[in-house]
Amino acid sequence: MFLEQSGNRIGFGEGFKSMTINLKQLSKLLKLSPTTVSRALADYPDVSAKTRARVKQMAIQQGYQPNPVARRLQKGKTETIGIVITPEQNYFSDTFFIDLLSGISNQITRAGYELILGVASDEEHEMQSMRRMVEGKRVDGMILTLIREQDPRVGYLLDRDFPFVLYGRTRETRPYAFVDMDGKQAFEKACTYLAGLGHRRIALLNGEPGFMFPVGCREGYESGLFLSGLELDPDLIREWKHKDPSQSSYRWTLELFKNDNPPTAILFQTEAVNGIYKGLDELNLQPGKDVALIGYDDLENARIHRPSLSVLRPQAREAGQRVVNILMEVIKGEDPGKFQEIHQVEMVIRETSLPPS
Amino acid sequence: MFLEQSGNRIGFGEGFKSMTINLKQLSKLLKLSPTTVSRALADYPDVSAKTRARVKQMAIQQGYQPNPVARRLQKGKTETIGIVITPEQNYFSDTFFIDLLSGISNQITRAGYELILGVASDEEHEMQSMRRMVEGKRVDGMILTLIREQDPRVGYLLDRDFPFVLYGRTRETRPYAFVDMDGKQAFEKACTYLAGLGHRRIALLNGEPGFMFPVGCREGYESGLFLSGLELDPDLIREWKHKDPSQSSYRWTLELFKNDNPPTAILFQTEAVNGIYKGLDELNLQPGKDVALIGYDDLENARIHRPSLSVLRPQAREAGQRVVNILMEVIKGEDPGKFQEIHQVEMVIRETSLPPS
DNA sequence: CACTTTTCCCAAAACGTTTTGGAAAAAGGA
DNA sequence: TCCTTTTTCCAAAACGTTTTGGGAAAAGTG
Repeated sequence: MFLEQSGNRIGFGEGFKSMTINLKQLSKLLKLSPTTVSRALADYPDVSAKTRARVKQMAIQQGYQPNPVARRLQKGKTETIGIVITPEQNYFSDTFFIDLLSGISNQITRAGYELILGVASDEEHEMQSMRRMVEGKRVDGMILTLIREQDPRVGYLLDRDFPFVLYGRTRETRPYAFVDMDGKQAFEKACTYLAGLGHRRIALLNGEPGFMFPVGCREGYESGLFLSGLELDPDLIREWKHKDPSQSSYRWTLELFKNDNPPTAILFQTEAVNGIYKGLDELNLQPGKDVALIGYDDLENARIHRPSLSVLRPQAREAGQRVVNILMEVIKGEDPGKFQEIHQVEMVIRETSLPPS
Repeated sequence: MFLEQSGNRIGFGEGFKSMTINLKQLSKLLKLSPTTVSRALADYPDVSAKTRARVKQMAIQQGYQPNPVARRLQKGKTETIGIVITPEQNYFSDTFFIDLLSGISNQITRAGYELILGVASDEEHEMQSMRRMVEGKRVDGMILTLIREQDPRVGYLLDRDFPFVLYGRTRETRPYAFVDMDGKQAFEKACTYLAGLGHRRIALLNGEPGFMFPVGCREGYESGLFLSGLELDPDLIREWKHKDPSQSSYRWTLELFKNDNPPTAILFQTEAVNGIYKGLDELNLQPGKDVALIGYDDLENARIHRPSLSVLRPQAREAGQRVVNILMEVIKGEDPGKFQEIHQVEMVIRETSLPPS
């Protein structure tokens, strides 16, 4: 008995390599049962303060950490959250998504959970990767981003009552949890701001159709025009593609100014900024001076370009944290319909939002 | 007995919600022992072809998937690989890292493993996140990127004999596994190419000191100069910061041309392209025409800028796959020293690599 | 003092697999 | 036919936790 104990402490010449102590060994060291040790560490009230302290101290001294795999089996939870990203859609373009992911990751770690990542090349693999996580019992909940108007993932998860939270929204009548940015309010604000400066011809270079976010942007744009007493001109609306935001927005910019009565301002998602600046440059138009610009998302490109871009800035990190907190509630069994958050977006005025010349 | 079986099939009014069958239930359905079913599915030779077929068919029909948590506990492996990213260092700037991650993720999935992601804000949290994975027994192996010349992570992992593979290299005498891009060869090739075009003043706008990759870039640059019979001029070498590649490279570009004898060509990492173009623009210098440019990494910015940037293009996806394959071998117990790969980098000539005017 | 309640601890079961170490049945060899 | 070998299956143990359901000792109560 004494021998067995010291065996654990001293090891076998191999050094401290895998100095990983488990519950049974720890309890033997303490001359307690594994039950008591486990309960002491979990702060159960039915273990005396004295032994609890003794147990905790020994646990720290021995560097004991419960084996997460064993705990998960017993608890019947994976303590894991899944997310699938689709780089082809230029999702990682810049700081926005990383901020979101950063908020998500930190909050997940704080909860003692793990974040597992799938990388999918397209919509089909996206679904496949998610199914592997869900049906393979690899996660307790899913986080979805880059939501489409009709998103099969949402139906899939609702059908099997699997916990999830959307960053964004979709067209779905059944209740589900989401955190979304108020794109409508943001574009409305930007639009009325520009109109207030005197702009009468304001264009919208919107995101790819089929996705949900551009829908809100357009609503806000139209509402902003209306509130400012401006006409909606369909010729001033264009859409770019996720696959190649720069190229397609470059083309649309050129096209926009073929108009007899071209715009004096453009609203757009900042992913498209390179294409727009390139297009304007080619047309010998100065951003800010000849054409006012406001982008959605404060990407690095917004700050580096000259003149620097005025932007609508969503708080992605905070949103990511909320997504995780909500998901934890949903996993606990709370009604997802209770968690539907729409976050306000602030406007950062830089150099590209001047009155018309 | 019959009741118990049908109970599994039909469920309890709740619908098919969590129609997750486990090994015991499956074996009952087949009137076989769990042992045999498990072994049949794992293609052990001691189960007859006939029953194996029967088992497999039933498993598919019932949608059986072994519970990964239980399997991990029994196997003593987490079937999980860890990676920590540090967005502050502008790592996600563009396609490069995503390609790498994509290759890693796909290969990990293929092996039936999971990829868990940590997001750290700085060096300290990076280490902390890794320790949580390693000491918390949450992963079987680690993948390290963005390697420093003196990288404490490598020493840490070597000390405890924990499996890992670097994407990159570090200064460490003990053998370890890595996959690295041949930055030296790449910059040497680019440098001799420019010299071959007639450029005599070639500048290097290098990555942040302290990291390993710029070391190879500089070696290749110096070697390229030497091979072309050119002098090394320390005034033509600058370094930008990860935190803000555009801003710092913008400043360095301006400074570079204050030189009495300014460069006619610049070699750099493509992260810095925005700053360089902005600087050149301010100096009224045309990229490609007045100054030849070659960047390392084929980011989106390289293609969208006008004129389009000639680049050195590493095959990040392939590298990611190799990293995973190697890590699997190391986890199996193979000697890490056997796996040290240096991948060649191709050069893509676009519009910015013309002879001096 | 006898009885009840509270405090503190623990043995055994459970989570869902895979592996170990046979054992029964079938096939082959003389 | 009898013995040996091969084929095919399975009961039990193990992985490292947490939870269940007490039980003994200590403390309170009359």
